[in-house]
Amino acid sequence: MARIASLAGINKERLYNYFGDKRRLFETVLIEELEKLAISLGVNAPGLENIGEYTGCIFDYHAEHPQLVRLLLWEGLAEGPAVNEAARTAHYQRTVAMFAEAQRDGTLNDDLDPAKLVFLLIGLAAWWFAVPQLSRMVTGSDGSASTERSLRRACVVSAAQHLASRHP
Amino acid sequence: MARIASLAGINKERLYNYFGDKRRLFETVLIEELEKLAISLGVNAPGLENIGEYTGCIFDYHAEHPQLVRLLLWEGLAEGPAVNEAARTAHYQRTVAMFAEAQRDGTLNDDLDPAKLVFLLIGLAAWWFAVPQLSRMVTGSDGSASTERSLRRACVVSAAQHLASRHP
DNA sequence: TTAAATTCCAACGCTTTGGTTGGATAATAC
DNA sequence: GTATTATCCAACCAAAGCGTTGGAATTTAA
Repeated sequence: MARIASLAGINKERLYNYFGDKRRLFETVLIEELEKLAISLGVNAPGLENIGEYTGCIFDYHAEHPQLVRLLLWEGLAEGPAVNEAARTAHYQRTVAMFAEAQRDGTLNDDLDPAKLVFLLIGLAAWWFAVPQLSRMVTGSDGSASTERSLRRACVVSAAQHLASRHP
Repeated sequence: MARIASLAGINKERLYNYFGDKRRLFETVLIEELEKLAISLGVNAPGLENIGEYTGCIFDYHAEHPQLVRLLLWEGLAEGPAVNEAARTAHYQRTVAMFAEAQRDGTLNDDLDPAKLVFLLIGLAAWWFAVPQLSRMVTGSDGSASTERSLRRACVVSAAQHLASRHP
């Protein structure tokens, strides 16, 4: 908390006045970051008929905001309950419903259960940032170079298409 | 450290005698767990001509030993250098070479760069255990029921085939 | 049986961390 | 002007964590 306050250019007492305690600060930030991701997708992502680029947009968001994945991993490693679980579950269920609809009308292939497809696509986009040390060991590059980053993005786009595009 | 010693049924001082300090304990355990995964794959996993089942075996290992993913995530979240990076890099490079060979001889499709394919398949198998809270919110199940677990496995197997199987 | 290890236990020192408090200082409102 | 509010600063507290130490007890070796 002292370090956060210092980086924020305020002092510790302010943090506690604004957010109450560490847990609530974490919750506030995580919820806000998740909302920003959703907004960014609403603005930038195409429809599900272009599932590759849709997933590429998730990748882009994580590339520019690597904090979010760190927050999610931390939440998963911690013992306690998840932050705001009911609302987040509802949000994901709406996404799953969208995917199910797209499978029904033939926009996406229906090889995979829609919920599991959503989960896998999120993973596809986020995995690079979840284990950067592993990505470095496997690919031999740390992913900061812009060429490597766009290669990784292309690979995510292509993989998403393999998983979900119609293949008649 | 006190909790670890207690769970191990010994006392703290033993831990320090055996492993030196916390960092070296972490390194020792991570290296050992990675070796166990490699051994398990050597015993159980089929060749790359059955890439789905190969990835399914990675999934199985993680399902039975969820500690390993937690160690990897922790390593990634921490600031310091990765554990034993040179040896691990060499190991992954050998795996990548195997995949490249399988792409060359037509066992696997060559749509994706082999290193990136290896990385994605690892993610495919590990992602379910990396963010259990997310998997719960998206799928509505916590994955402990054996039916849900085998559905997830089947989904990983199928996805791996989509990504890497030959599709003439 | 005696000597040398190994292990256990409890306490200790030191640092980090989450969180609070008391009062000085600045900004804002009336 | 004064009164109120917000901010800063520094110190403080209590708990937890890493690592050590000084024996006591137990096992092993000679």
